[in-house]
Amino acid sequence: MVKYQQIANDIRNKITSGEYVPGVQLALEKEMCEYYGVSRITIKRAVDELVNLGLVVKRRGSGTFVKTVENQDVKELSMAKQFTGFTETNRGQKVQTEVIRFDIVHPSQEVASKLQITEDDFVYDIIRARSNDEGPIVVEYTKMPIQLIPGLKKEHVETSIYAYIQDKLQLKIQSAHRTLRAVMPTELEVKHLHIEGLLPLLEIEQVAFFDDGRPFEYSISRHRADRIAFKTVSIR
Amino acid sequence: MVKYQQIANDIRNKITSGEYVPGVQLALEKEMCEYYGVSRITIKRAVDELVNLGLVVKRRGSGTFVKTVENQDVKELSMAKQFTGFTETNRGQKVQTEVIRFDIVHPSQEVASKLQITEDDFVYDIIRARSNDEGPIVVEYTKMPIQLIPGLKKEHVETSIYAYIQDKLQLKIQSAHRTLRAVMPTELEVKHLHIEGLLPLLEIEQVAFFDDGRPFEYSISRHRADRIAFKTVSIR
DNA sequence: GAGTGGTCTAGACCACCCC
DNA sequence: GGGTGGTCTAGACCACTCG
Repeated sequence: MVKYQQIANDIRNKITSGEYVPGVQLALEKEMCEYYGVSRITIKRAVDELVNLGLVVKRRGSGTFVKTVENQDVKELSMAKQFTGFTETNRGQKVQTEVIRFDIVHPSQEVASKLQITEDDFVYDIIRARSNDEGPIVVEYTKMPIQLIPGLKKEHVETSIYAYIQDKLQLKIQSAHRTLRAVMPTELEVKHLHIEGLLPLLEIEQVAFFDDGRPFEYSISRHRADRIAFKTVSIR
Repeated sequence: MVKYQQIANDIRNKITSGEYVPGVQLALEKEMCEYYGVSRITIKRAVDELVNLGLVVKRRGSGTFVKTVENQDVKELSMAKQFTGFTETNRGQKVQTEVIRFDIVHPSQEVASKLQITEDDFVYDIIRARSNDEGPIVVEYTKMPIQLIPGLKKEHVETSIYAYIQDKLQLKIQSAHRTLRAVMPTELEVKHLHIEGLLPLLEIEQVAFFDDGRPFEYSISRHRADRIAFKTVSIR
C-alpha cells in the first residue's frame, strides 16, 4: 500500500473512531506533513480521497473539516467504494444463483452497439435470478462477447462470472457505466423474485469495461425495490 | 481556468471531434509535457479528469487509450458532471413549478438526524411539482433549516431555491449524498404527475451540504420513470 | 530491457478566507 | 495581513507491460 492510501486510512479511522467528530477541523496540511513525514502534495492526495468518499470538506483559506453527517452514514461512507459484482457485494451472505438461461446468440443491434461489436459476432446470453439471506433480490440479463471471455462454463455462471474473469482469465475490470430506472416487473420476474402485490423494480443498465478500454459486458439487472437501494456521493 | 482544466478540455475536444477515435492510444505523457509546455504531474492531473469522466483508460506500462464507447455516450460523458438542482439540469427548457406547500414546521426525528439539528428547530416544509417541455416530471419534498437559509420567499420557491442560495446568499454547495429507489406513486403524485395506468417512480433521497460541511437540505424527489433516468460512472 | 504511467519530493507562487 | 488549501515545477525512483 502506498503512502497516501495509508494516510487516508489513518485519518479515516480517526473519523470513524470518533477522534475527529463531525464539524471539527482537521490538522493543517502543513502539520500533517510533519506528523506523517511526507510532502504536502502527498497529504493533499490522501485528504482528497476522503473528500471523494464524502467524509470531509476542504475550503481554501479556512481548512479541512469533518462533514456533519449521521453516524450511520459515516460507517457506510468509510467503506471504500468497491466495484464488484453481486457475489462480492453480498460477501458473507449465502448467495444463491439460479441459471435461467445460458446460451450463445448473435447480439441485437442495440447490444452490438453498446459492446462495439457487429451483429455477426457471438455473445453469451445469460439470465440469472439471485438471492441472498433475505430472499430473491435480482434478475440479471447479461450479454458478453465470447471472444473476450473464452471458456465460460456453467459452473462459473452458477457462482461468479466476475471471479472467473479476474482470477482465472487475469483480466482487469476498470469501470462501469450505469443507467438507473424504475420499472414494473415482467411475468418472469414476478415468478423468480417471488413478488406478491404491486412492487416496482430498480433497473440498472450497465456497460462494464476492461482496463484496456474495451467493453466486455452489457447487462440489465432488475432488483426488488424493497430490498435494494443505490447510494452515491456527488462532489461539487 | 487553470492549466490542467484547459488541457483536459483540449484533449476532450480531440475525442469528441473524432481526432482521437475509440480504442486509439493518446500521446504519451512525456510528449504532452512538451506539447503543452507543462510538467508531467499537470498532464497527469488533466488526463485523470478524463478517466473520471469515463472517456479514457490508463494502463501503467502500456499507455492511455480512448475508451471504446458509443458515440452518443461520448457526447454525454464529455459534458462535465454538473452538480445542480432541477432548474439547472433543464436549462433551456421551459420549467414550470407548482408550489403545493410552503410552510415552516418542526422536523421529524429522522429529518432532524439527517440535517444534524434537533426536533425543536424549525425547517421549511416545501412540496413542489415540476414540469419541463415534456410535461410533469417530478414531485419534490424538501426540508431545510430556516437558520441556514434565511429569508426564503415564495418567489424563490416558485423558481429556483438553489439560485437563491448561491446567488443571493452567496453560499457554496459542495456535495450531495443520494439514495435511489424504485417506488409506486401516492395519490398526490398520481394527480400532479398526470399518471395514467401503472407507472413506477424513481425516488432520489438527498442530503445536500455546504462547503463548510454542514447539511442544508433533506429532500425526496420522485420522478416519472418514463421521463427520468439516472446515469453514473464507477471507476475501479 | 525499454518504455509506460504511479508515486513522491522540496519548494514556489497563487487564490481565497478571516480577522 | 496572516494563514489556508490549490496549482505547478523539475526531477527522481518505482511498478508494471510488452517484446
